[in-house]
Order: sequence, then C-alpha cells, then structure tokens
Amino acid sequence: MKIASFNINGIKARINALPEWLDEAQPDVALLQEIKSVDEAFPREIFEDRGYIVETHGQKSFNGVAILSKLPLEDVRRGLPGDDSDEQARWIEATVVGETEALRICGLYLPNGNPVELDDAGKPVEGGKYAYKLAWMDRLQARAEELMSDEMPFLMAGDYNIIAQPEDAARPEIWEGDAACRPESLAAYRTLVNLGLTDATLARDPRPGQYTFWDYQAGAWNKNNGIRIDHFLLSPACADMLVDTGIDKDIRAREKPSDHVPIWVELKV
DNA sequence: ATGCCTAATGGAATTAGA
Repeated sequence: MKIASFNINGIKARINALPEWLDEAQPDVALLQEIKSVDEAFPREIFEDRGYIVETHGQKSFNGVAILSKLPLEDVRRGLPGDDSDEQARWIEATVVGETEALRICGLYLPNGNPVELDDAGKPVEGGKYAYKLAWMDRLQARAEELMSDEMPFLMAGDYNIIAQPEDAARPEIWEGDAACRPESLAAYRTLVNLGLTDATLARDPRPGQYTFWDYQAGAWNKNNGIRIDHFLLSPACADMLVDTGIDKDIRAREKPSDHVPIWVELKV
C-alpha cells in the first residue's frame, strides 16, 4: 500500500499539477494539506473519476485537509480533539481497510507558529500564533497516546512545520529562532516521537539534505535552499510494515508548483 | 529586510505562509 502526503497550497491553484502527479505516482492513499477550500467547493469529481474516495475537512481561504483513497475508508473523523473552540481545519483521520489488515491514518497540518511572540518571562504570549502551535502539539500528543493504546497500527503524516534537526535545512542559520525549530517546538516534537514513533524518511535514508519545502522567494528552489518539514511518523506495528519511502521533489520544478513536494511510504499491508 | 513570491479574497490591498 502506497500512502502519500502532499501540502498542495490550494486546490484551485493545483487543479492541474495535483491530478498529473497522482496519475504518475499512483498512491493508494493521498493525505492533502492546505486545500484552502470549503468542503462544498472541493472538486471531488476529478479524483472520483480516478477511483478515489474523497473525504475533506475544509474551511474558507486557509488550512484544510483531505484524504483521497482508492481503498475503503471507515470511521472518518475531522478535527483534532481537545479544544472544541478551535475553528482551524488541520486534522483528519480514518481507517483504511487493506486486504489483510486495517490501518489508522491521520493527516495533519501543524500550525506554523510564526511570528514567535514571547512575554518578558520568555513565555509564549497567550492568544499568539506560537502559543497556538504549542497548544496544538499538546493535543497532538494526547491523540497519539490514545492511538498508541489502541491495537490498530497507525501513522500520522503531513506538514509538521518542524525542522527536527539542523541536517533538515540547507541553511540552518536562517531558521534560528523560527517557530519550526525553537526549543519548545523541538521538545514537543521529541516527546511525540519518543512515544515510539518512527520517522519513515529517516529510517530508510538518514542522509541530510532531503528537503520537502522550498520557498517561492529568492530562488530558493534553484539554490536548493530547502527544508524538511513534512514527515511520516509510524507506530511500531506500522513501522514493521515499512518497505520503502520517497520524496517526489522533481515536481517542484514544474509549472505552477506547490512550495511543498509529496512524500510517500510503501507499506506491506 | 520577518518578506525577495504565491494564493485567497474580492474586485484593491490585505492577510497568510515558513
């Protein structure tokens, strides 16, 4: 089973590039982030015509996540638990039913968190974007702990907006102090991984320089000034199924690309 | 120079992204 994750940066803007990549890569499941669309406006037919089930969790203008699946989905849940007042559409999960086994798949768009606002004591300012990021990560931790205690293998994939190590940035010095790699962000990410999750990309290939994002500005792609912020985290049982991983970076050079590229895992399910 | 591009909204200039 091939499962991909792709921050498309707007479904309307990617209306050609996304189907083109799908036809080539042929993932069984694609987790999409930043669809930037309400559910009613999402162009489902384009994907249904290709044999995908379409489940969206959208909102107007920003954020929004979706699952495309050629395999049956059960128990679709929208929204990260833990804060009923949170309006932002950044989390969707479902059970994908394989031939022999079922797998819980979670698609996420973790808040960016910039600008980092701290008070005089160095605490994130309440109501600020950085505080929201850290609070969201606390809720992510809680959901991951719940999934860990269930017996079903699971994975959580998407745009984490976390640069987990200096090797994941072409120029780490640029990102010093950024919400993607501040100590609080990294501590929260480590706590999550330390539940026993496996970073699939690193597990298969620990070499530095495997980027998933290149800014539109200042010729970042041409200079290969990238960062790795899109991740697949696998539960122990899911990690046992890992066969292969990849980053489809070539599509970043095409017409009207997203600033992210797809990443994927092949699982023996 | 926290904004060198891009996207969404709404029909200009602002907000957001990372």
